[in-house]
Amino acid sequence: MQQADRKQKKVSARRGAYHHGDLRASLVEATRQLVEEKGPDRFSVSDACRLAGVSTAAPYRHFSDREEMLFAVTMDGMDRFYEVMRDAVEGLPRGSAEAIFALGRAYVDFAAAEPGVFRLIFGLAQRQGKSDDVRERGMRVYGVLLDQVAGHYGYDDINQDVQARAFSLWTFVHGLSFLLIDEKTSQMEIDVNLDEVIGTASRRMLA
Amino acid sequence: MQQADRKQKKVSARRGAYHHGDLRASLVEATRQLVEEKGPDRFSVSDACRLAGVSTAAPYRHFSDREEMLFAVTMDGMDRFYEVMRDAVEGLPRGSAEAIFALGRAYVDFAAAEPGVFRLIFGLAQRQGKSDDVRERGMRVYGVLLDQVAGHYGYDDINQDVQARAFSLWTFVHGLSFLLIDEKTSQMEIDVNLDEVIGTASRRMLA
DNA sequence: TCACATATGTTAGAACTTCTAACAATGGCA
DNA sequence: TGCCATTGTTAGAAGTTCTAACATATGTGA
Repeated sequence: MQQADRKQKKVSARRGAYHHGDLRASLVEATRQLVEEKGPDRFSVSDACRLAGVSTAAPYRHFSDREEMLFAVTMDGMDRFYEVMRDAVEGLPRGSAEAIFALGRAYVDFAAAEPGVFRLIFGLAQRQGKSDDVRERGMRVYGVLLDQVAGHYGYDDINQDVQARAFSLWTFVHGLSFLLIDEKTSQMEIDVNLDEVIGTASRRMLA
Repeated sequence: MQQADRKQKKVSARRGAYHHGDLRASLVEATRQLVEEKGPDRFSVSDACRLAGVSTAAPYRHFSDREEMLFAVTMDGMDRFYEVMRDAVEGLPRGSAEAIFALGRAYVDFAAAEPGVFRLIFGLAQRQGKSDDVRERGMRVYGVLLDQVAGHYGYDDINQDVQARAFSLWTFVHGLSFLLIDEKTSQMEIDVNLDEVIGTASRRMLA
């Protein structure tokens, strides 16, 4: 757990202290909270300052600009995203249909649980996308899927076929995630049974 | 074609005239242009005004706020999106694998050609998503797919199975579109042959 | 232990936003 | 022709990001 005190409303601040304790962490957490509340584009530095209880100039001791605050939340989000994916397959036989289904389900669940961060990971990274931090973390997450798909066919390496099938699976759960969090499904009055949709799709992709 | 003069740089303005001609249309076009250039979140009313050559207060005679300007672009975009989808299957046998492939390809192509508008359609609509304008247009686009999938199995109505398969196809091309425009594919060094990816997936979904 | 350099807060303010109010020009219609 | 609704303008309020100049803790070496 990297975010030990996720639940706290007011972020730790030794009351009355001129210096804050760990303002950087507090601001990251405030930013994350606001990104979920209002969406990544509606997030404002001032709001984060109000939440953390500091002046609007304070963040600039820790971040070069607004973008970098969002970036910090994105990196933290990608780390947690990885943990979620890794945990999803833990204990399941490598390459089993079960494991691959669990990955898909975990992907969509993460998006649904943290749509703001999810959007940040896939949208904002556009901005900072060339950074190695992003690429590395992305690879780490995708690696979990690649490994499972390879395992499914009894391969130990990532060959052409594995890549194609893994990418198809990714594409599918990615689209599903966005349609859900953008509320297109409810808008179009499509009722989605996640287990069924993901199960069917992954079976077909792997066949 | 609803956007007759897409290519013009400076939007029509009878030079020297106090009144502008059709400022509303000019602003919509300026907004669309800027949304593509900078992304929907970075778009600013002031920029649009500069582009259209009017004062920053002028838009408020035609739109209630910034959001409504983006909304206008979104609605126009959805109309064009529909036309693109409709045109994609024109001349192809209803329900043929060819037609369904063409739909998928047109979907992704639209996203790639107008990522800003595409994002607007699926992201912003969040904000104005409950509006009937959005829902109607959405249904109209989705209807094209539903009809083709129904045709594929020789149905005339949209039954459970058709819905499930159509939704799977949608999900897939939707995810593919976002991964492409968010540059995740290049970032992860995945090279994508669109025809192959879409072809394989749609074959599997329909099987 | 003190003294001061560095880290990390603050306030003030510049430059930019969105949006409103009050004013002005235009053009269509009675 | 003259009036007035429409659609522009300028001025400015309130809020934004970010910088500069100032202030206060903190911790390290003398």
